[in-house]
Amino acid sequence: MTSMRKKSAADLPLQLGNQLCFAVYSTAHAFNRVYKPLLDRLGLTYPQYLVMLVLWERDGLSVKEIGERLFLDSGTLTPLLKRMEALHFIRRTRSAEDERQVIVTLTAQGAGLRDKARSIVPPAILDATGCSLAELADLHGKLVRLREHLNAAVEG
Amino acid sequence: MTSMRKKSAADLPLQLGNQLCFAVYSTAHAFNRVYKPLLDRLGLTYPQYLVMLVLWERDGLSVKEIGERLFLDSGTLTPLLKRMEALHFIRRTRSAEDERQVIVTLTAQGAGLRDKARSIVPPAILDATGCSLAELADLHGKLVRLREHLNAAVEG
DNA sequence: CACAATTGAATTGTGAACAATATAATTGTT
DNA sequence: AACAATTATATTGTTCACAATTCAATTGTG
Repeated sequence: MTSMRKKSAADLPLQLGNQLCFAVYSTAHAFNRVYKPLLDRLGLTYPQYLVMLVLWERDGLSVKEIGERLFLDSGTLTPLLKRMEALHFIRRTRSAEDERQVIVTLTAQGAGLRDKARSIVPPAILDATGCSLAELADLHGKLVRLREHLNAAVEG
Repeated sequence: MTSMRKKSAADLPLQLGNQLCFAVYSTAHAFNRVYKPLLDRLGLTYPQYLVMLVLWERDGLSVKEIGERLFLDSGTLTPLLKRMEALHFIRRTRSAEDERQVIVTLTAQGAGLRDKARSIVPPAILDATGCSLAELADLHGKLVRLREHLNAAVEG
């Protein structure tokens, strides 16, 4: 009967990790579904929007630097950036100092999208969360700490 | 100069929604990277592992019922379940009472994987989070509430 | 200077995720 | 019973996400 285990009280804490991961996973999808109709009005997907947020903050970053900020690698970013270039939101140019690097810069259209994005997205998101600012800040801080623990665990 | 806005203090609360969403999104990826080497030893991907968790809890569910528990639709689940069937973890059979439904049942191999999964996954996850049980429970509860708000916002 | 090691992007292949559409079975209505 | 609406699954096409590999440019070392 050794393999005929029933639910035991000792399993409950162990299941918490699984449950938390699923909560994160499914909340990410829920967020995506909220963002989608908003970002459709800008012609962006959510990962593309993240790239725009990064570039609006600091233009002219390399693919590597964008990847560091978003925790994404070139296998994800290269095709994504090519699509954004085809949509005329950004330009990709080889760096003159270091020919290995590709520098990503906003086009006028991409830079101009910022104000429209700012007026559409954040208010709707804030509303959809149904959270107070204090709750949002609390959750944000705890998730960042958790993410750092997880990333550290993968390294070590 | 109307479009030459600078960072204003009023933007900070508005950016919290964006920041929270990115924290959720990037934490989901971080979790995935922690799970991957563990699930590789079981021959499962994370979404496949979620299906197994659901079936270990209650075998013989329809595709629809699995989708309700995981917030996924048939466009995602059908190919995923076909891959799991090809790996002999599950079987897919049309229901006799309602020929529209496909009932998913564990194979002996799939059912047998449970104990191995239980010994490998939860302890490693718990460790990687670096959180106390109280912190995990707190975060889990808050994320579930947030997810429900977001899902409600998409419906209405 | 030569050349091995490293770095930054790109490429290839697999597996999600989801919108939109299609198809077949079931249910509801008259 | 006929047939319109609904339901459950499957299919198609697009976009991530990432491991593994490739390739060219740069850096480090003798």
